[in-house]
Amino acid sequence: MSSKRKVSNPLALAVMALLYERPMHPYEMVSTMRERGKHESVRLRYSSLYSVVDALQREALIEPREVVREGKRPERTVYGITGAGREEFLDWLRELLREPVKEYTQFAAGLSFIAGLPPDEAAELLGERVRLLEGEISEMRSHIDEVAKQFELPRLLLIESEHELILKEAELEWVRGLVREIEDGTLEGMSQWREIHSELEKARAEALDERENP
Amino acid sequence: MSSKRKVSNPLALAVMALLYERPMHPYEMVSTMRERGKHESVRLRYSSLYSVVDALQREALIEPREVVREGKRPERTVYGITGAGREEFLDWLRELLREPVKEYTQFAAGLSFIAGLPPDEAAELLGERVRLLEGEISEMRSHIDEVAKQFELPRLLLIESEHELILKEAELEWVRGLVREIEDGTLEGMSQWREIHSELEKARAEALDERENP
DNA sequence: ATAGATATAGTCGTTTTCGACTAGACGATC
DNA sequence: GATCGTCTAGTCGAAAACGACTATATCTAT
Repeated sequence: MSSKRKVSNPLALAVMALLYERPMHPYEMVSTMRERGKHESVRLRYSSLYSVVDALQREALIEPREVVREGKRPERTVYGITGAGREEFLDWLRELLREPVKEYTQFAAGLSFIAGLPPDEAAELLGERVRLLEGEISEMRSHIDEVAKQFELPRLLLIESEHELILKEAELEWVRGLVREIEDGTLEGMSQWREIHSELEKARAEALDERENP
Repeated sequence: MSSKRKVSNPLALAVMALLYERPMHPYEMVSTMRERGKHESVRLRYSSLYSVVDALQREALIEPREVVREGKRPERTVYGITGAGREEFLDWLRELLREPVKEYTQFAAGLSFIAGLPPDEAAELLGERVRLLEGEISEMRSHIDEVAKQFELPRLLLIESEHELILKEAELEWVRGLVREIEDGTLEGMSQWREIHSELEKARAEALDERENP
């Protein structure tokens, strides 16, 4: 069912989705995605787009329809989706909605080694994260409201932003709790954590002392 | 503050974290990460590890300490962290804990184009996702309990799994709600969504009809 | 005693991905 | 009419990441 995709960059899914509606040239794909806010959910870089388009064409999932030229602007190739492309798009979409995929986040990497910092500093940094997350969340909220009202987009077309929002909110709540537990010392493992770092500090102080009084 | 890292793969953070404790050779890094479950939060491939180690050495964040050989096994280079490496590790760690980073998930990409499937099918796929998520969550829970009891690891050292768990739970709750709203038709935009697909179906039926009765 | 499985310890070539750069068109502004 | 910034529309080379593959050692069950 979920055999390896020949073109696996999610941007390829977006390209096929757009061409499913109507033929376009690459630059138009970019502007359309931007208009609809899809660049918030699918990483979009020109350099990746052109190579993804090439790869899709190589696999015969899309095909060039015509080459147009306006004035002295560079030529633009208009692409359309093929039958195989439609199938691949739907199959991929089904897989993405159905099967959870393990993702590695930057924050999880940081959390994995949090014990490398002294607890007080960690709590402070996480406290700052709480503030930053609060800001991002309220910005996202007003952004969603704005877009929904201004362009009369139904919730359905902004569903991925809602998903992102609830994940951020869940993280916020969790980090708040974590900070509290570090601050009041109820997190399991706190004593060892403090000990390690106070010993490190003592060692540093002694080393400094020795250098000053040899 | 958050200037571009010379080596940006989170695996490099893990390598520095390990060498912060004591010198090791690459293969030992892998086994240590596996033992501690860090391969669940930091993507770990041999092929990436060796190039990350090379890059770290190039940047003088780590350095070879000795080359040992046991029997006929290939030589193993033992690396240690440098002063610059310690600094880079701490600075990076601080940044990761403090600053939320925008991440692009596969599921968000799928959600972005959910309207490409008919609502009934989408609801069914998401329902299946709910079941799969439930399974993953209960597995994670028992896995955390098991590891914590068997190795007496305090919660602090499993904190990144807890983070992953609460994110999965939040997604589960949200997807459950979404399925309900699609099924009972209360999701805003449902009528257009249904219309588009019933028209597509009609068109398909007509095309088929014409081919059969030319 | 030995076949087969698992653990150890990587290498290699290809494909992806990205960041930096280019370059004309067009409108506004001084 | 020179210049400044922004929009349109990409190209290019380097770096990163991955999957597939290799090869020996050691354990284990028959």
